Amino acid sequence: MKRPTIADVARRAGVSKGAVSYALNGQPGVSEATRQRILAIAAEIGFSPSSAARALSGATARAIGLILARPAQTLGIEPFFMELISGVEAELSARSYALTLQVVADQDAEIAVYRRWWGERRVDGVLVCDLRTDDRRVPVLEELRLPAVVIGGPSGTGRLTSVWSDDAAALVETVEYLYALGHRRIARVGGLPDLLHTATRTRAFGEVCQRLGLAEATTVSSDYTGEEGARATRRLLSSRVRPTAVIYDNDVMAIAGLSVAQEMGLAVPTELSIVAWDDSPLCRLVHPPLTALGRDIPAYGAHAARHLLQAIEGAAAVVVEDETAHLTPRGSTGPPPFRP
Amino acid sequence: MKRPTIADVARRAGVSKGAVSYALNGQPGVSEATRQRILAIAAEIGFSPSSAARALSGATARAIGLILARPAQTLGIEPFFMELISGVEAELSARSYALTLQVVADQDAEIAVYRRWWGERRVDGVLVCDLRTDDRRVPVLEELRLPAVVIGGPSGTGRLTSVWSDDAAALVETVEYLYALGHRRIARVGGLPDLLHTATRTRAFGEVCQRLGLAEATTVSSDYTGEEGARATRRLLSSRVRPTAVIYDNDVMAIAGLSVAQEMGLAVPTELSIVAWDDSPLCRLVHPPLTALGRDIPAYGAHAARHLLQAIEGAAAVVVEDETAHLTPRGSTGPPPFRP
DNA sequence: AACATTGACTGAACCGGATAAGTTAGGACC
DNA sequence: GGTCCTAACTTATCCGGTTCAGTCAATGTT
Repeated sequence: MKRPTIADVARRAGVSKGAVSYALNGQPGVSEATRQRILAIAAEIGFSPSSAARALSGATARAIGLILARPAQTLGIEPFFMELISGVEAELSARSYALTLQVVADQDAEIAVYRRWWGERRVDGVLVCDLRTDDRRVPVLEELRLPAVVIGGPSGTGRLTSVWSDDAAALVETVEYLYALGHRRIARVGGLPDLLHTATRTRAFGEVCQRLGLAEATTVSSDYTGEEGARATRRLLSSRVRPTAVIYDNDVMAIAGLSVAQEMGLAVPTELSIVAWDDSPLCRLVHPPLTALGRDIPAYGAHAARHLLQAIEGAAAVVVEDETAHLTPRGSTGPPPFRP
Repeated sequence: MKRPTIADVARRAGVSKGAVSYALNGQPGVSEATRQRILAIAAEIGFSPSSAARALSGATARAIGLILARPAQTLGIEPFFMELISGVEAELSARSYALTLQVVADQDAEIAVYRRWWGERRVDGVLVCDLRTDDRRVPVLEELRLPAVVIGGPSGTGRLTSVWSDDAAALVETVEYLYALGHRRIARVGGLPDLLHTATRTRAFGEVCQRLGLAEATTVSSDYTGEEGARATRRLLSSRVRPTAVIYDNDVMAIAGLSVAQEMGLAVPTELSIVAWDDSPLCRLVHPPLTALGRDIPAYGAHAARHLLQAIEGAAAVVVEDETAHLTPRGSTGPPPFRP
């Protein structure tokens, strides 16, 4: 089966290629009657303009890029990225933009792919995930002048557009909630330490604990995997004065932590309260269901995609604050034991 | 910053565009000395050939497509797709192929996207997931002559290449394992009924149960979500003669089922055994850890991608059998109670 | 020494769109 | 009735690669 080209449409309509191009792109230069005739013929023979030809003659590639630099293991189990992607897709497919996805090993590989994509003109812009403290990708994207939206921030995003969520506020809300329940020894199992939002949460945790006069704000770093979450939990619960509540930086680690607590004979929530960050359906599947900090991740992705499309169309860089995660109390939190 | 083109390389090397093209693509027509000089210059100025220009002049787009037609909800929580994608990526990025991803609502939308991609020459081939009984996508892809690899089968894949795994054998192994433990009333919570592999498993389940002389092989259909898994489990466990073992078609439903059993006061595995299909890290996170049917999903994706690249290069269609899922017994299975 | 062959390249056509520049017909205007 | 203008096109060029058909010098062949 031969793919129809603009010349096929032109021939059947008895006009030139140029006229067809004007008609299909809503440009002036053809009468309304001719435009309708051309559109009808194009639809009839199932014509879609070659993205390559289009991209080559100066128009956009109608594609955006997204690179994930995480090991396959954590990618699979964390619902975050898939939810983000479905939100991004919702925005893109409405405008028939394509999403080009790549999974790489590290930041250097990611930067190399950005450079290659730029040279290949493969994408019109990119979404940047997992913003790091002192992120080396930002200056590269600025130098290439590749339209980009950083998912995260609000600091460290240079002159790029960013969409961020106030993690510090969400963390403060959580600690205050646990404080109100009576908890005085609260610990935290954090995510990868060089991610900016981890640093933000760690700082906020330290500050709010100090403000409330709580014991030292222990944060154990980890890598978001269940294994690390379990290990961190074991360490915390084995210490001489163990915490009465633990806040986890994702739901996978929280579930692992719950499992460890049960294994060690600690009842949840009567002897230990657990809060998960990222409220995926997983939190409702376990027993007791987990109190979690959640927000609409697909919407987050959709907003980021929308701003990227605007940046591609030439909009100036903006810093957009998205919804703050809110706490949904469930069965994993309660008052601490009187004298633990 | 201006993107370097082949003309820039040619000028600096003092040769024609054609010579540069031959040199970069490993074609004969330039001396080894000149080839090295050209390669050095291309690397120095960071030249990547425009994918659009390349695709336009007859070569491939160096991109493959993958469409997911599942609601955002199940996409996020099921590790399967993300693991598959990382495997696909591993194969693609080694050859610097791009992956174009799209999430759509249903099969019709998926077919429309295939037609559009084909017309746009946006992808050189596609990976087809979630093969259905009587799948309408297969004839369309055959008609378009768009290289494709079906992930699933082995039947119903027409003249397309397919990579499949023997689900029937895995299911039989599982039932025989439970039978050996002493179980005589085994039920199953199946996935979406119109997916081919669900039908395959259901048929195999019926056959093996009949062969072993077990009670009626009850399969409750569901949609892979935790909610449905919980509902199906409640129904099964509330029946007058309840099963002593349940096989779930994915791990998310198995975890939900475990939760329901615990909620109903049934001890796992002493009163109820649970087996999950898809052995993601989730299975090890819950308590007790789940006995699960697992296989290497990234490798599955990598194999599919490799065969797609071969199909793009003109290889004839083949039917490839991948590894069969194997059972990893953990804490969720054991002998049934004597007289339940 | 005349001629064929080969290697190393150049020049130009081509892919399929977008778009600037040119062409023509028809109507408005004085 | 000539001029000007505009709508509705057509023509030609360009984007940046690939590739085929030449060109030309060096080498081999008898």
